[in-house]
Amino acid sequence: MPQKQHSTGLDVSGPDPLYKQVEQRILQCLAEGEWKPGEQLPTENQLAERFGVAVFTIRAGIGELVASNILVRKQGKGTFVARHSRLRQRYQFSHIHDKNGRQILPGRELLSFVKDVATPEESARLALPSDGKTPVFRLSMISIDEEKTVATLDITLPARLFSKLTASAIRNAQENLYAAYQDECGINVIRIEEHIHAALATPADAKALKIRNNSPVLRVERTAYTYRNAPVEFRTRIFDATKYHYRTIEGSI
Amino acid sequence: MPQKQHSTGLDVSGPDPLYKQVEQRILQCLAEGEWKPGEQLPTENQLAERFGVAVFTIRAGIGELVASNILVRKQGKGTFVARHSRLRQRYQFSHIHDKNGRQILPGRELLSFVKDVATPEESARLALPSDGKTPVFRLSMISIDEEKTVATLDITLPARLFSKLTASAIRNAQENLYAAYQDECGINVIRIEEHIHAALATPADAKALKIRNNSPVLRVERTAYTYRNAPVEFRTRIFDATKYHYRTIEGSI
DNA sequence: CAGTGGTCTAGACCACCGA
DNA sequence: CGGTGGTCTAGACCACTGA
Repeated sequence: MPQKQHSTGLDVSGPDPLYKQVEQRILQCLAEGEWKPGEQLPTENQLAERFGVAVFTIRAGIGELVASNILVRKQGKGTFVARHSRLRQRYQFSHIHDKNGRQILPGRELLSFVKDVATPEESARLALPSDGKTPVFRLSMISIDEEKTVATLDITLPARLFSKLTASAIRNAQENLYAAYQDECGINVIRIEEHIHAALATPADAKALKIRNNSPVLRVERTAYTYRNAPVEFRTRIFDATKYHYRTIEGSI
Repeated sequence: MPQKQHSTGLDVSGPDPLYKQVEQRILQCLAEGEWKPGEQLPTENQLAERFGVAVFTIRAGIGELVASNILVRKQGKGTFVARHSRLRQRYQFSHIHDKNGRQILPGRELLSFVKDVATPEESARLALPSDGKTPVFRLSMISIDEEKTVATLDITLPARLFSKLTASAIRNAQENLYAAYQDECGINVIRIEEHIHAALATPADAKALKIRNNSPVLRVERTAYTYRNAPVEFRTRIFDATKYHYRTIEGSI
């Protein structure tokens, strides 16, 4: 029966099925900060009442977001906004392995943290105005594993979004940097795109990685996105290709 | 109510939920060849009756397999075993892009097709006995895009699984090679793992790719798997790293 | 038109969690 | 113990397909 929508914005006769609309509405609430990383969402029954649909429909919508690693369900407890610092997800995005196939989960050392203006390339990558005066933070770091330098790591962040980020917060971040982004700035990285290049070590690379000039290196450029496909971070890592390689899996099961 | 299982192998009180058991049983039927690539499965109602569960449970099980790209649902038609040759999936596994960000979907030229015995490394990668006398096929090819050589491509296949594969079948394969594996040998690749290395061009690489010795190359090593995690193909591709790079996306939405 | 999968409901029982 | 999500049922109506 009509089931009168309580002006929740959901439309039974709309182009999208109800559960897709539920998904979008939840995503909207997340983007607006109604539920922050780590927080518990209302129960499925409450959401069902709020949106004027059956529990099944809520479950279908939430199910999509769980599959995307945006929400986490815990039986007997509730549904929560996913966090990067949770161990299971800590190195969700790490793909670097050594010659023995061991995954590298490096620590970090912050070398510099400065404010600057975005270059044209950075403006393009981060969807910022390319007026030559958009402020960005520039972080220069090295990745360390077993006391050895594994990679150089250079990060560019839009200063507007990360105004609360401090050097000490980064130095104190024990886990994934993305957990610090969540805790300090409320920014939730949910998707990354990586471009992997092979190149020859520049003199700067060679010095930082303690390798010879023109030896092969892997250059991994990453753009990280939050809700609604908004880019929030651009980083470049450079590895000694004689020691490390990049590994991906596709297709599941 | 008891709902008496018709000795279908499904167990309500088992450790796994029914829909997981449905998933495993369907996977088993696929591995045994009961339904071949491109074929239609029984309808959801028929499967529900066959397995003695509700349609919802069948849908949940099939849903998992659809999410894994192993089955395809077509509204109004039925559920089918996924095929690689379908355009949508044709380059499911291609990750190579040029400097302008354009995805490269190369053609192939077969240079040689010989029978040999597996090396120790190949035996390890393909889970073959390393007795030094396991027969394999070795395919040497080049990838071609717009009449230019994009990469060298060397493939090793267990001869036992691919006994029906012929050089002409490969030359005639217009689409993805994996479609030829399906059509000629009934082998369905559903997952791949890739290792991406940066290296310097060997003299052989340089000659094949028309680049200079010791210029940077990307070496992409892939192992392809079918149902039950069984490896069925090992391939190595080498690209000119000054023209091409590798691209991945992770995290969806 | 009949048959398929797609969506949705209402409700049941279970396993798990924490007080 | 009550509340949460996890599983499952029985059924309804819809959208799409192809004869």
